[in-house]
Amino acid sequence: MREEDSNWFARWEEELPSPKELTPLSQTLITPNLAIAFDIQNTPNPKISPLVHTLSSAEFELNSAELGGMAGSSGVGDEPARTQKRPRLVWTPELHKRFVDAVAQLGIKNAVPKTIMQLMSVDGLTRENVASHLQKYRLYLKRMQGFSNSGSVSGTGVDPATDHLFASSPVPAHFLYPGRGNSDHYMPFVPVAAVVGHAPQLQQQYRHFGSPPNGQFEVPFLPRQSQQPAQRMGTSVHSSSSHVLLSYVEELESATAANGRKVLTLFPNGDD
DNA sequence: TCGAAAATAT
DNA sequence: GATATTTTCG
Repeated sequence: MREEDSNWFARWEEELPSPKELTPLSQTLITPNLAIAFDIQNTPNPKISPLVHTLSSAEFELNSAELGGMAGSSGVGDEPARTQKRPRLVWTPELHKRFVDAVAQLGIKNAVPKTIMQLMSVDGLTRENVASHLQKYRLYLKRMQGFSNSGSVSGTGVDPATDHLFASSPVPAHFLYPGRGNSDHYMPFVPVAAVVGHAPQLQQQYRHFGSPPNGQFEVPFLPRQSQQPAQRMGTSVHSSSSHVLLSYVEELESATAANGRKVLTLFPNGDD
């Protein structure tokens, strides 16, 4: 709890409940290296400014160094950057939203780490990351169920300060009540099956971007070779509006940096 | 692979 | 000290 938190609290609420609602789409986490490579390290975009500020109120600097590991460039077929110490993943409201979105589409039943992860299509996200988050999210949901309430803002003490993040994203109704009959999900569209029922091994979808910094890269680094990105059928769900960058942020705060502490921070890039 | 608990880190 | 995220274990 430092100054950073203070800022967070001060603003997180402002940008949380996005009127955009849940939009199933894919985001991309770009490492600083990539960002730099693409010349998009610092998006002067006013829109994202707030968030960026929030996240790195203290100070965030793109650490291009260190990236050597993953920025191997060798690209295809390499799976080294694995045992490496991954920086702690910071679940931003945006990221969490992706998560909730995925879970919603999959339905609580099929919402397992692996599937969720795949659906999210967030480069750099690991199954464990999701699993961990899911675990916590479930607990959150249980709590919510505890006091059957509107679940919305107007609730009477429905937003424990302990669930800032989770509160940032609206919880699909079906998530809350165990009410059976329809424990599944019902969406107007989006045949998730297609997306989920493929590519058994989506392992590391790391670094290396085969596409030049030219133009735009909606879903640049995704599945490994052979796996074509989009396989949605019928109505596509791509809204292609919110890009996300994942960068390594160095903690300047702790002076006792015995080990370079890096934190993965996700911040939206582009417009939405 | 999933999920819960224990361990760490911040 | 509490919380967030990771790691370990069944």
